[in-house]
Amino acid sequence: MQFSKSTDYALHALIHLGHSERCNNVGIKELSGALGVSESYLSKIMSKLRQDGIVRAVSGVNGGYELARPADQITFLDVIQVIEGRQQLFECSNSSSRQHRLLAEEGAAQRDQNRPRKNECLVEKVMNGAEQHLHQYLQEHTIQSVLDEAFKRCSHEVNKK
Amino acid sequence: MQFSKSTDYALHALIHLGHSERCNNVGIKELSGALGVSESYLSKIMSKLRQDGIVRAVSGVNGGYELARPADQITFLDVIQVIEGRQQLFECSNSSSRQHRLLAEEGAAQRDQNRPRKNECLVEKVMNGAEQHLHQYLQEHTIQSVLDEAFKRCSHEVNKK
DNA sequence: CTAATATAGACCTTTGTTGTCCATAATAAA
DNA sequence: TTTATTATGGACAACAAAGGTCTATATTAG
Repeated sequence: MQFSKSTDYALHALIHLGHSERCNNVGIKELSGALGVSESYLSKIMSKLRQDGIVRAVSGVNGGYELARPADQITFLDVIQVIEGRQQLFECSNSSSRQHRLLAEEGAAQRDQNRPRKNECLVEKVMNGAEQHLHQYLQEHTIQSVLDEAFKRCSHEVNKK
Repeated sequence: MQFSKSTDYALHALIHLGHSERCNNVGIKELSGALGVSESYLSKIMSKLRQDGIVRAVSGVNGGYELARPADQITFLDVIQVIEGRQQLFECSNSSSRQHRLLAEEGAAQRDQNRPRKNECLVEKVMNGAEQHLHQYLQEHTIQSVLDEAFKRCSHEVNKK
């Protein structure tokens, strides 16, 4: 259970774009150089980000990428979901097993309340809780928040000197 | 980014064992039947759990598995770490890239304080935070807590009838 | 001794990740 | 219009991990 390298690349690329706002578009060459990733692979990732509306891209001379919306509206969760997909963090495989059915039977009291969950097993319930917590946290962190932090560190350093 | 089926199997198996405490050991056949997983594959998983001290196993006639410690001392995190391994949730691949180095440079003020983190990049910092939150949550849920919940549901149902 | 049970290793198949390469489309500048 | 530059999409390959089977071996109760 680990985030893929692609997610790593995507996040770093977006931070680079965020940092280069106001300037022109950033080409794949520059990005590739900054991150130390091959152009061909990185361009795949950038395409995905474009398809999901995270960045805009223009072909041709002086083309390149830019953020499709302000950096404080691009959360870590957004990026991760584009790259890793939106499947659940955890799913029970054998929903028809005895074990699962035992843990999935809900009292009538709970079934009455209009909960859309149908037959969620108790293990899934815990794990879905984990997923929610994780998403919550990842939503609170944006490309901008990283840039801010970097700026703080930087100015701190300057003050020292 | 998903938990493996093995983790699913392991959690369900442990819940079965927790539920069968006081009785004799539970053999792989019974477990396999309850979970709907092949004996051979499940036994691999059980072996891992034994090696890491989550369960005890006895060979021979009437042998089988039992929890190695009380169910309220076996957390979801314990189980997940045995099965999924203990690598970090996220690691930057190109720690020597320009991007990474920029984000990793810490102000002297922070370096002075005895933090063991050496050159943690800001992306890693956010993601390590996510990991901590996740671990925190997973540590708060145990095999026992699922059993308790199941019991609650069950008695609820009985009351209704 | 025998039947039942767990263990460990070899092996295989499927799937996902990481990556390259090439043909094509779009665009700015000459 | 042509050319150089840039992004896009598809095909493909190498590799690793997950999921799963089978067999030989060790252990133990009866």
